[in-house]
Amino acid sequence: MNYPLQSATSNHTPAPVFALNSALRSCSGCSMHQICLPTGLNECDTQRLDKIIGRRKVPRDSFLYRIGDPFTSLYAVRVGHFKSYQQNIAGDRQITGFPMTGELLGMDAINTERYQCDAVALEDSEVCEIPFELLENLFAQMPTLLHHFHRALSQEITNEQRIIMLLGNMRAEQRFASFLINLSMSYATRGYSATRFQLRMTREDIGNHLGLTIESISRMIAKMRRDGLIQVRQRDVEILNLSALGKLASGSEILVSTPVYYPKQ
Amino acid sequence: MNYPLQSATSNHTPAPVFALNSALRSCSGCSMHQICLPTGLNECDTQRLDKIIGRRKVPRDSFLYRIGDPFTSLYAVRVGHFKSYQQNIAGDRQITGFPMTGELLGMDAINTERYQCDAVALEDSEVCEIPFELLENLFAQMPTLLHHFHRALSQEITNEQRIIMLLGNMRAEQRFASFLINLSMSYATRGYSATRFQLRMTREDIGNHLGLTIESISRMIAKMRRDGLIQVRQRDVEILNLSALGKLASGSEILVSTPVYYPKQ
DNA sequence: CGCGAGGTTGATTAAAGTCAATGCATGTGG
DNA sequence: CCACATGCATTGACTTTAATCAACCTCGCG
Repeated sequence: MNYPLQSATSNHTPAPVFALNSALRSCSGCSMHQICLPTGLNECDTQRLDKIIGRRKVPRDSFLYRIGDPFTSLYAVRVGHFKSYQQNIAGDRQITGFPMTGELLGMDAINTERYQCDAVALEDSEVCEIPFELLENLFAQMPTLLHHFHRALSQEITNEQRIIMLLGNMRAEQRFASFLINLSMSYATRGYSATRFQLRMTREDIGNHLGLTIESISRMIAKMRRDGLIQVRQRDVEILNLSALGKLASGSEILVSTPVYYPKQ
Repeated sequence: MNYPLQSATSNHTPAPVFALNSALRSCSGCSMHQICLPTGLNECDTQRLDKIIGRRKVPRDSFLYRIGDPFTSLYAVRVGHFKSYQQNIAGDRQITGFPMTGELLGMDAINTERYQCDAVALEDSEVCEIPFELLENLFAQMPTLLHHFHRALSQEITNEQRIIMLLGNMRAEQRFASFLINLSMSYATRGYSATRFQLRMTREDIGNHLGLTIESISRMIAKMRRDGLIQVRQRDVEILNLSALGKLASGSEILVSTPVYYPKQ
């Protein structure tokens, strides 16, 4: 299902492939170099960082870590998608995000030294494991790394503020539009299409994340499809009118479905 | 502005009054020493930190900083209460928190180097201004400070995750109960009563923060008062049944008002 | 003493939730 | 290869929750 950067695909020329592999498995060779932790580091510093990092596969539906596990490492997503959720005593869950390639997981555990969330792979995935103590040791000698780490933490804060805004202020339609726009931008940043992508999560996950039910998500999809904003087939999404969707998300335009044009079948 | 010498306290003539003042204005003498940034630092390091910190008064209803202002400093609340909110293009606001004594503001600005929120004083307040560049310079030599800074950032992340949980999963009554419990714990941590305190914000601010209207807040207060959980007079709150309120907040007990016992006056 | 901001209360409405039936793709075993 | 089970998704009917609208109260203050 998932090809960890061409590696498995070229079995018939062993030696060069191995070289390619090791390059690809290092920070220097990673396509997320410009998004991930090594951003801004020179080659030498990148290699020093690289030395403390381990790689780990996380099969679909398995946990990267669980709430309450002792904190040892941060993780950067190399390949794949995750969901990260909290849970209360009653067992209710709230998905706080869907981390994807280049994103850092586990920052919420630094304070208490226990992970505060469950992190589950939505598909067969791969992460870079960054032992936090070793990372801290590097900070004293690598101010650029430290500064970028602070930016990553800060960005996590603003990401969550965005979700708070969404949950506190927006109606269902806006929420779902924001969600799509946000995915669109994330994929664009990573060099993928901004208008065509696959949802890696179920409708239920989306609903949970947006504070809505699965039925509401279904209805929002139906409505936006009727209005010609998106085209959806299963988990394949195509955004047909990105700017209209963006306006919807930002709340500057309330879209009213005109059922006249779309009589019930 | 800055009085780093604690040794001045060893005087026992008229000077002591002044010395006491200056001690109070320094990190060493600050009552928030155990909660704020200097946590865990020895006297010498505390003084080094102290040297880069300035103090600033923020009158009620005035801005500490505004969305879009260039980021230069973090702020620690010394005295008073603030509200911190985001705003979208349409002008809708979402209060993300009510920082109080010992809390750090402005961490969301590190990434973009622009503040992402407005921060407004809810009463006449005072902050410690921590120029971020100077703080970064200290990190290389003060790993304890750095580690504690990371904990502060991490805690900010978990605080916000708690709000996301609240907004995404809880009904009005739970939200308001959580809000009260959270205030209660914050005050307890700071050595104040866990069951009697003053709300520093309007009902409208509370409603906005909790994703509810002012009317809903009013009704929740009325209901909890009827149920004997709290006593409220204007902004004075007394929690009469902390454990029941806690259960409500955690969702493990759905409280049903029995209007039979409380006929309309 | 009257004004105004902030707060409460009641009646009604709108939005999203719940419940229930149905559809559709995938995978498995006969 | 079909039949059927399963998990996920859609759609419709109805209910619940909190929002909206509107009236009124209360307290502090000029």
